[in-house]
Amino acid sequence: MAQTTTAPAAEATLSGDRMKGCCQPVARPIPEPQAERLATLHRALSDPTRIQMLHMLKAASQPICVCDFTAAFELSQPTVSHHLGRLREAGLVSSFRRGIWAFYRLRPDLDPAAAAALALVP
Amino acid sequence: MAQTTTAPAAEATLSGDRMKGCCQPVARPIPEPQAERLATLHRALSDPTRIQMLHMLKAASQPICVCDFTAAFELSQPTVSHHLGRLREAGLVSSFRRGIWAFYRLRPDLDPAAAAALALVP
DNA sequence: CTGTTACATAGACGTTCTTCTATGAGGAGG
DNA sequence: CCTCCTCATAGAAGAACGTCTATGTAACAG
Repeated sequence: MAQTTTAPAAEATLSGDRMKGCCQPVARPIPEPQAERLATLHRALSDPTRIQMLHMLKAASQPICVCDFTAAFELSQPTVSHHLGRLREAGLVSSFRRGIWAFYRLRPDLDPAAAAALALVP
Repeated sequence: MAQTTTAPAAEATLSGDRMKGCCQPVARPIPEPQAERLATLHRALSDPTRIQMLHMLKAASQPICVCDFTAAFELSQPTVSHHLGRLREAGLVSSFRRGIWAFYRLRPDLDPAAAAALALVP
């Protein structure tokens, strides 16, 4: 609904053979939830800081303390917390607390799409 | 600059052994231009419409006319044009005109990062 | 209990994004 | 020349995002 110039659908309002050379059949779309999931995943990776965070997590053999993240970036502590929260919302990392500290690590049970996206981070 | 609670740097203002169990060494950061490039690439894939567009392009054996995109999505023609423009800015697609029509296709000379990102689209 | 340290949350502010309507540019047909 | 069609650009409105300061919460130390 609500197109301005709906491309000639089945009606073929177009008179001549103006359509020649255009309008090939296209692939069936990806199921919407899957497309949405992919978009969400990529949005989580659409910030340089979060890319660096994932890089750190991939290189680390142990969970990383938030204090290490705040030390690594010239950003305020709430901003760092915000980015880590986004990575968690996207299902890429998980966190736990030990004493005063909070640690983050890559989720061990990544779904295939998330794992593939993570593979793009150096 | 401008941190509220700068994590204990070299100064070690911290008195006791409160730091025990925290603060492990972290990986060297990704070069900033590379992190930026990755973020830009992922931002291009951070919208369901653009995911679908790339899916169509991957499935197609020929360049796809803009009219096919406008027919495939329930969006206004300028919005479709906008999304295609974003894919082009990200270096993922190229376009050319033939007669009245504009055609888009996946760039044949994708850089490795872009190719890897595209591989995530079904 | 009081103070300190680590982290998260809330709210504000400016920027970017997605979408729309309206208009412009350029080719095709009569 | 004039009209129609296709696509791109311009501008505006509303949502989302990244960043900050200020504040709240939980755990440890004395």
